[in-house]
This record gives sequence, structure tokens and C-alpha cells, in this order.
Amino acid sequence: MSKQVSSVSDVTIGTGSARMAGEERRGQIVEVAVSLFSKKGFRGTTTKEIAQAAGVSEAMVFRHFATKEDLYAAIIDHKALCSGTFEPEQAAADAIARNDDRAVFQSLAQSALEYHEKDPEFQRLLLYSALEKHELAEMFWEQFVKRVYKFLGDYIRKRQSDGAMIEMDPAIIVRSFVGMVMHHSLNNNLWDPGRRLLSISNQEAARQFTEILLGGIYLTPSTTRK
Amino acid sequence: MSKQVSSVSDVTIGTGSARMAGEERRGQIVEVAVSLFSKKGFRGTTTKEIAQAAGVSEAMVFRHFATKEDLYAAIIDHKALCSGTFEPEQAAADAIARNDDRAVFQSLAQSALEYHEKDPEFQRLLLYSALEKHELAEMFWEQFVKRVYKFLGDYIRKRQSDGAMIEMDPAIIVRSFVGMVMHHSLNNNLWDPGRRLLSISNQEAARQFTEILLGGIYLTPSTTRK
DNA sequence: GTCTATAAATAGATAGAC
DNA sequence: GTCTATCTATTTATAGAC
Repeated sequence: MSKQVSSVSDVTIGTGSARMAGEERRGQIVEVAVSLFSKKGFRGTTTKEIAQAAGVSEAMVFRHFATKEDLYAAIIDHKALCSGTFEPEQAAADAIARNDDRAVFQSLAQSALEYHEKDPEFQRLLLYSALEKHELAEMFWEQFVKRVYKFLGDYIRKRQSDGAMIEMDPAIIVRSFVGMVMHHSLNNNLWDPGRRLLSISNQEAARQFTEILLGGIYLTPSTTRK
Repeated sequence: MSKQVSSVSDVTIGTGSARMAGEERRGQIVEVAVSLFSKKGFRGTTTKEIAQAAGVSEAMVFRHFATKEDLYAAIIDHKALCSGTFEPEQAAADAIARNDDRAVFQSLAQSALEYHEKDPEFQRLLLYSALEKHELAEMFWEQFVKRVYKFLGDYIRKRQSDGAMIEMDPAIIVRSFVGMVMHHSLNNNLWDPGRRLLSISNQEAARQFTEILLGGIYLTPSTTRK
């Protein structure tokens, strides 16, 4: 314990204590890498920075991961397993059972907004990987986005045949709603973190987006909604 | 003309002919840089690549731009001036004069979608600069995004006081609509260029987003729209 | 104006001591 | 398991010839 562990400017992250077990250290390096990659992208992050932030030498990083790319692959596993993945089916299950359309969309929107608010790193990481064409983006799209379109599209189809929703390609409807929600999330996390243009709670945002999707904003002469 | 102009693998861009005038060469380098930065980001692009793609030596790049950062600044000017900037007020002017709500939103959506389809580089460049916190993102937000919220928000406020639209924070409405449109554009350009999840013309997309925004998708017992 | 050559700094990756 | 030291390739940037 006589050796100094954290380096120059005390940027150590996590439980960076001396002499961890292999697996523990490995996991810590991955977490540090996630954080840095999400801040500056894959190309913008150096292995030296990762090592410093994890409180180990650069050589240790390369002991656990043969190349920088391998580190990226490990991140994918890490995020896929460890991170409390957002489960849309689960978030809306209750409301779907009751055919409560408002609750379906509102609960989905709110839980998505909260998920990204709690872990903004993930959204940045996804964006970087889409721009840099890393595997993570494709994997996310295949395993998550497609699922949402299928799941929510099916529900909409059902409600259309119930005569509760207008006839329109369910994919368009999903894209519209996901667009409202994700664009709002992106604004909060990336473009306007100070909420200068629109400051609103996640719950209220989810409510209003749902309101618009279901009822629209138009007040025709014959229609006096609300 | 005896000297070979384009380098190794013929990646020259634009009118890369030998011995251009200073200003012309400068402009060409900027255009090449825009293209590369939008593909791989600022950090992911090397000055050597820029030089090669422009068909000049690296030294020439540094003759025109003292540092790589200066190149970025030049891009901002270039995009701000040269690029046929998207003018929302103009795109919707006609429809606004007639209080034709459908046309207002539809023309805005369609021209935005077309703008980004024609010049997908710009959207990527913006995203990269937002992630990398370059000045371009802030400038875009200050000079464009705020303007859209003001402009479209004002129109919505007017229509609300006409009794044509429901009472709801105009900023939320703008965010919803911009969300649908920009998320769709982002899907087309970044996430799903193959249009696997949703293949639809810009005109049709603009029409449907407008439909949803104005009328919603819900078919209440008392309301038989369409 | 343009090039080749090269300096200076920094990147990823390895060797070998403890 | 961890470190220091080092290697090699790449990257930004400059000098000087044509």
C-alpha cells in the first residue's frame, strides 16, 4: 500500500482502490471507458486517458484488452448485460392489458425519458457509434428499435381494428411518437441541457406528447374536445 | 501539367485541377474538410486525409489554415454563407398568409426533410459538433433553432387565440412537430439509410406528420374525423 | 503556390523489472 | 498484477527548395 495509486490529477473513477481482483479491475476499466467514449467518442479518447481515469497504468489496459477495439466490444457486452436495459413491453404491459391507450403511450414515453435522463452517457454513446459506424449502433437498432416498432405497431394495429384509431400505417405512428420522445430527450441531454427553450418534467412531457398523438392540436368547429 | 496532381488512390474531390488560385484552392479545401468531418468527425479526420482528398500536399492545408481548428472555423463561415441555408419563414410564408395550418406544417416538414436529404453531410456535421462541443452546434442552436421556436410558436399562439387550436404551451407543440420531422430525417440519414423500418416519400411523411399533429390518431365515439 | 522533407508531439502497443 | 520505460506509427505543424 506504500505506492501511490491514483495518478496525477486525481481523476480516478469508481472504487479505484489498489490491487483489485482481475475481473473487478476489468469491469472498472470498461466503466471508465464507457464514460470517456460517451464524452469524446471512440476516436477522441486515448488509451492513456482511460488508464489514468481508472487509476492504472496504460499497460494494464492492454493486459485486459489486446486492442482498443476489444475494449469497445467489451462495452457492448457490458451495456447489454449489466445496464438495466429499458424494457418497453414491460413498461406498458399493465396499460395494454386494459386497452388504456393514454396510459400505454404515456408510460412508454415517461420511462424512456427517465431512462435517458438517468443514464445520458448511453444516448451519447449510441450517437457516437452510429456516426462512427461501430457495431453497437447496428446491434441497438436490430435488437431494440425493431422490437419497439413491432411491439407498438402491433398494439396500434389491434386498436385500429377495434375502431379506436384511424387507419394509418402503424410504422408512421410509431415513428411520430418515438420522434417526439427521443427528440425531446436529445434536446435535454445534448442540445439544450440548460432547458432554455423548454423546461418541463418528464411526466408532463410524456402527458403532452400523448395528448398530441392521440387527439392532435386542432380544434375543428364540429369537434370540441376536452 | 507534367506533375501528377491527384494522389495515391484517386480520392480527389471537386475540381481538383492543378494550380488553382488561392481563394479557389482555399474554398476547395474547406469543402473537402466538411465532407470528411461529417463522415468521421473532427477528431477522426487527419489533416493528411484532407490534403490527399483535396489533391494537395499537407503543407498547403497549413498554408491556408494555421491550425486544424482554424479549418473548423472556416467551415462555419462556409456553411453559414455559401450553403443554401434553409429558411423556415420563407418556406411557410405563403401558407401563413392564408392561415392554412395544414400547409404551414406540411411545407415546413417537407422542405426540412428535403434539405437534409439533399445535404446529409450537414446533419452529421451538426451532430458531431454537438457531441464534440464545437462552436458550430451552439451557433446553429442560437441562430436557427431558437428562430424556429419563436417563429412557429408565434404562429401557433395566433391560431390559439383564433380559437383554432387547443390551449397548450406552443413550445411543446413545436418540439413535438420538430421531433417527428427531425427524428425521421435522422433515421433516414443515420440509423436506417436502407429504409428498412419505414420507406416513405418526403411529401407523404410531411403529410402524415401534419395529419397527426393537427388531428391526432384517436377516433373517439363522438368524433368521426375524415 | 506548391512540393519534399522533417521536426515535435502524441497515439497505440510491448518488454521486462518488481 | 502492476509498474516504468520504451518502441513504432501516426499526427500536427514547419522549413526550405523549386
